[in-house]
Amino acid sequence: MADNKKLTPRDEDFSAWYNEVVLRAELADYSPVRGSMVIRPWGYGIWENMQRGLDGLFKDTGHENAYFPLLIPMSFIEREKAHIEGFKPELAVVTHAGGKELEEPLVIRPTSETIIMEMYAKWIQSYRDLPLLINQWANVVRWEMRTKLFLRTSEFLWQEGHTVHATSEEAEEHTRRMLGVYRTFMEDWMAMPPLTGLKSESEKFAGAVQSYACEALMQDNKALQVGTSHFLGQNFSRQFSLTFQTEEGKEEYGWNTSWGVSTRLVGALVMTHGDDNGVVVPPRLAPTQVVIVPIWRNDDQAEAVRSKAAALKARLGEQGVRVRIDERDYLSPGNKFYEWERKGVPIRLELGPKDLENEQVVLVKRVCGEDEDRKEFLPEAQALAEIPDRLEAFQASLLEAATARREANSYRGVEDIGQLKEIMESGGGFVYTGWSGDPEVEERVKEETKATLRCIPDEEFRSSDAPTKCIGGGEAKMEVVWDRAY
RNA sequence: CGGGGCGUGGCUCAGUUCGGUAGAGCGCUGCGUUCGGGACGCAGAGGUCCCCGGUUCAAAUCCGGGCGCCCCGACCA
Repeated sequence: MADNKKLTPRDEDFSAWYNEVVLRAELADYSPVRGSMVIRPWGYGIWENMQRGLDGLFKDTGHENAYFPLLIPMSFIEREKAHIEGFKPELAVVTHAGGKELEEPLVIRPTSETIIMEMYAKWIQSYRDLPLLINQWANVVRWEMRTKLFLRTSEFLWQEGHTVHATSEEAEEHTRRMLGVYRTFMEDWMAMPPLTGLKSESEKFAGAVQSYACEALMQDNKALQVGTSHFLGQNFSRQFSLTFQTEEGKEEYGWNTSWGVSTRLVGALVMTHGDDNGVVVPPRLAPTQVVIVPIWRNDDQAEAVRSKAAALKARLGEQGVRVRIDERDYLSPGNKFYEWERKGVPIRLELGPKDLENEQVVLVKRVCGEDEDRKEFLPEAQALAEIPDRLEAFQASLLEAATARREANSYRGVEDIGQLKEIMESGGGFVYTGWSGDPEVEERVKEETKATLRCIPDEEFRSSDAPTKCIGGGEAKMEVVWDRAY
């Protein structure tokens, strides 16, 4: 569909830009039900590629996929106390079915710990059954008060991994391992470098002993939690009598982890790489990596250009490149250029009569460095040979740019709340400070600056000089990172 | 749930102050000419003016009530 208006520039209204770009790049659309959305083919194609990448990493770390039911007995959710406290306000509940009121209401899963533990308890008897490493791809429902496409909708798609281990140490190690898997995926596939670390007590998952998170810095300098990995201890095992017999013949509760990422990642991708012309999709996730736009003046040329385009597509396909030819004859080439740029296809090949004559193609990159030309005239053979490498380079440059942006908007050595507040009010970013560990300080900072404690960063992110002063006064016990968040 | 904005062809909106034949641009359909950065001509289709009630000879417009959406704040992958 032709769509010839410019997007609202990011620096004018980031939120408006985001909404427009999601709708007009045809990633998603609003559904008739408030707070839920339709994921359109271009957006779903990106999600499918994310699934492919993540699923491979899960399999590589020993997991299998399974599927657990959408409906969960209310009593299950209520069993773990902190868990129900955390989720009660956002539950959607089925009370009627088959024309009758149900004896026990059924919750539409907000997450599946409870139903999964119920089943695991049946399946696990011995330490020989452990570890149990299962993932599921599913939809979940959390009734949200305020929603935003991809970032927070009442229903969303995600994966949730649920594991059981024989020891606390092993489960903790697994929690950390999966956090690392997420980080790898985000960097290698999404070209999005997250900050990783431990959540504070107030920010952790309802029912967890410890939560770890990936926090990504969006272009408006707000933080977005893009993935979580939880060490659940024995909290759920106790409530669901998930026990196993140890090597020594003793009965013990299983040690659990759970971890998830969701279609929120698509929103994160948009806000990480998008520009005023639209979305920018990293090649590894792009449903179409190269779009060929044929150009002609008459039927003879059309025929020649078409067959050349098909040949190029076949040759690139052999090299594993995902190519699409835009053959629509009711749109001008210029119109197609704008559309595919808005959708974020990494490379465009323009192919017209002049190119056939010169055995060349016009290669246009979706984005490029300031010192390069976006548009290049390349001999056909060279283009064919180089495109896989060009895609790799494109992927790498996105990660590099995103990492540079994150670092440029990270502030270390901040010592007091006033300074933090100033940074928040002048645009925000990741702010590193010392913290005593006192929740009262965390609360005060939140009230005064609207920034929340994003995480206690992992070692590789910590400042070379560990802060000595707590942001709320007194001595620092650890370094933490603050930002306003989605 | 508070504050703000808005509901009129598919989209963006004008028209509402001061009641009187429902409009524009874009998009869409057909035909023709076009096609290297958002093409053009001609012809055409398309509307319970968010809903319900009231006032009136007459309501998109006035009055009452409701609903929905978007943006900003309290909760959240």
